[in-house]
Amino acid sequence: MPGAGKQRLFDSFASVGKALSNGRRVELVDVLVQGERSVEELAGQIGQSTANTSQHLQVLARAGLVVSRRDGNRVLYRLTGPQVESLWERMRLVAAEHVAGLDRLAEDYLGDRTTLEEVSRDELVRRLADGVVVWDVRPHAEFVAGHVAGAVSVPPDQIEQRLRELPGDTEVVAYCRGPYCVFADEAVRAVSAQGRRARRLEDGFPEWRRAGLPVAVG
Amino acid sequence: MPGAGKQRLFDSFASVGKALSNGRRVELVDVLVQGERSVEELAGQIGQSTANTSQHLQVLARAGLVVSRRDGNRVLYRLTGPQVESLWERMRLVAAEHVAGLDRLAEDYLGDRTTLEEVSRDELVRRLADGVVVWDVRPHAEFVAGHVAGAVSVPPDQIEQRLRELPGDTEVVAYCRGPYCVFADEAVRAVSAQGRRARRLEDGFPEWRRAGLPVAVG
DNA sequence: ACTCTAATCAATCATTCCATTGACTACTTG
DNA sequence: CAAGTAGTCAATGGAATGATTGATTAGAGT
Repeated sequence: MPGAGKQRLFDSFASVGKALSNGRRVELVDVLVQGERSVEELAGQIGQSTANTSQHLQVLARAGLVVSRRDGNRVLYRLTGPQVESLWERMRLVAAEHVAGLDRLAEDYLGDRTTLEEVSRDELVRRLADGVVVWDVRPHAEFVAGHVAGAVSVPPDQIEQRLRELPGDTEVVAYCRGPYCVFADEAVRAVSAQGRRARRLEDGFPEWRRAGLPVAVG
Repeated sequence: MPGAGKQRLFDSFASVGKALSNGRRVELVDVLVQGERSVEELAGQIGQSTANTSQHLQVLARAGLVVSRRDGNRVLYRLTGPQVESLWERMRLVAAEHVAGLDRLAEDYLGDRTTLEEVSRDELVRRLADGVVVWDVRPHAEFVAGHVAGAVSVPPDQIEQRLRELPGDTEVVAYCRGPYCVFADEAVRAVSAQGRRARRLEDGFPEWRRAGLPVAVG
């Protein structure tokens, strides 16, 4: 059987693809990019049962993409390293560029984005000095694990409340997990509906961190 | 069903992973990085039947990773873009770093590499000026599609013959498709066995081209 | 010790995957 | 147009996948 060694080697490469061949597992990776999470939290995020989520996490673990540790009676999973994050980013780019119909699915999920204004990371860096209001619209735990220096935590369910507390004519910039995260869009729409200027940061926090821009923790 | 839109979107991202979840398809991508190929050539490269190879290519095409065009009575496939190449590279890196047992499979396939000397791309750039002999140990078609400027084509089955024609005490540098390609190793071992100095270029031609180093065509 | 919570394990079953085979289609050449 | 070559299509069957369910294990609190 010539080529059997080569086949085994490439099957091994393919095991990484296999781990990322299921939508629920990809959602798990997308959440884990934001930081360590318990099985139950992850199950909630991807809308699956704990048992099912546990199985998926074990598939990811067998492929070497995540590792777990125990903390009390919870088990916390995290990505094995930054390369995994960058693999997921690359996969997302390839899908966005080449998968037929993805743009349509993204619009169904995110809504029409043509009316939403974006801010580039570079511009936000400059505006941070002027004291622009930056909203981190992710669950609070993700904000604590790391956020854009100067941002305030506004979890999705507190957007309405924070809206009323906004001072005068300040501009708001919102961001969340990444380019396909709905929370920032929702925040921008809510603020805009009040006649205030609101923009969305391009991509999300992981991209900001990866660009080496100022990050704060806690 | 809340989250159904999100699920469909992430299923779509996962379709890229699914395309790369099979070892034979990953082998196909690895060959296609070197350039356009017919179904029959590809079938030969991965050691599968034409029918099976055709099916796999269609899976890759449905995921948007490859496209085909007809040329006479052959059908030529190629990658849809450089992002696909870079996705495969990233996947290989993640696998090499995180997949348990991959190092062992690689050694089974490639043999012991501890005795093989490597040359970095930077060093080869400098040495090219001194007229070092560089062997492109890929099939001739891949050499024609693009090669390190100054290299000569020495397909695997011509290594022995070329060995005898080697002038005096020249040093040989060999390269092929990438870090997991056996041909360059074989060439280096064969030349070394004659008491001559021979080294392997780090990685392979795609990485050289991607680094923006001098490339020649034809 | 018992009780509760968080997670994993084990079994099930419908679905999908994939190598194989043989038939069929597209194009070229004589 | 007949013959040959290169690919694709369609059907098959064994193996793997993944959501569900219920049982089991690890640790915390009482």
